Amino acid sequence: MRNNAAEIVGCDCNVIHEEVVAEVREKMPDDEILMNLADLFKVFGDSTRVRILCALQHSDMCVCDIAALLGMTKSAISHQLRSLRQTRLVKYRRDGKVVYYSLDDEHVGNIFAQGLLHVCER
Amino acid sequence: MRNNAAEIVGCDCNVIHEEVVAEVREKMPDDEILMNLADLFKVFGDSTRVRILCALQHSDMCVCDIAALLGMTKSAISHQLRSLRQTRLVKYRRDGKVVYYSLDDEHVGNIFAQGLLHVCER
DNA sequence: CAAACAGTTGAACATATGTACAACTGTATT
DNA sequence: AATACAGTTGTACATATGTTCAACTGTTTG
Repeated sequence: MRNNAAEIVGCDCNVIHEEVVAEVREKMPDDEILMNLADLFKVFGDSTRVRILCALQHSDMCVCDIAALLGMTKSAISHQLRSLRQTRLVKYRRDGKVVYYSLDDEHVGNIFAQGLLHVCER
Repeated sequence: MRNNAAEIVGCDCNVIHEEVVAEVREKMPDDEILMNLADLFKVFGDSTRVRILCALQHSDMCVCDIAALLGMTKSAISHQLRSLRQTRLVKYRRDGKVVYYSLDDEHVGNIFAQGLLHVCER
């Protein structure tokens, strides 16, 4: 009765506090939501993308301008903008040859703000 | 005068809107801060760590319990807890053989909340 | 229409990252 | 002291990820 490790796939130990585990399991959001959440934060987890998002908070910019600002190639920036587009964090508008990018989410600033609270403490 | 690409290291294009770039450059936080910010979000950018943080929001838990909850080995969990410790997102307390982990940052919930607002829309 | 240029895309490459495995530490129990 | 078990850590390996390079699209301009 003590050893119920075998009942839990992939776990190599006994459950010490069965009630806690059961209780927390109930309260956990669906795995799909948590996956989406992780995927969102993954996009924020790269300094190039963070700098792009940060720049776009101050002004809409075209790819060349972002590349110049960050000292990187258009290609590298374009690849990263693709991630940001796919996560719906930025939107774009074409004007002749130039494509202007801008933020597409009012939460970006808030997510940054919360992160900064952690980073700038201590 | 038009082609100032050479002046900007690593950039393979002309700057189309010099004023915008200069203005945004002024407003950008230090690179070190943006690096730290990206490193913080990198920690949130993995579903295992997200699930651990989410679980700890509901209750302090020991390593075995977390492993059982997530259906993973103690080793895998321990490795991830190391990241969370290093980023000061969790703290731990030893009680005999058992090590209890808990959240070490009041912002974790807020960061999650902002992320969920984005994920759950649309 | 041809040249120029903003931007995108796919392939290749180097690096980063998550998990499994095995060996280990530390504490409690007998 | 020996055993048991919670937890940690280093290594190895497979996979994911970011940037470069080259080729491409689309639009403007001469």
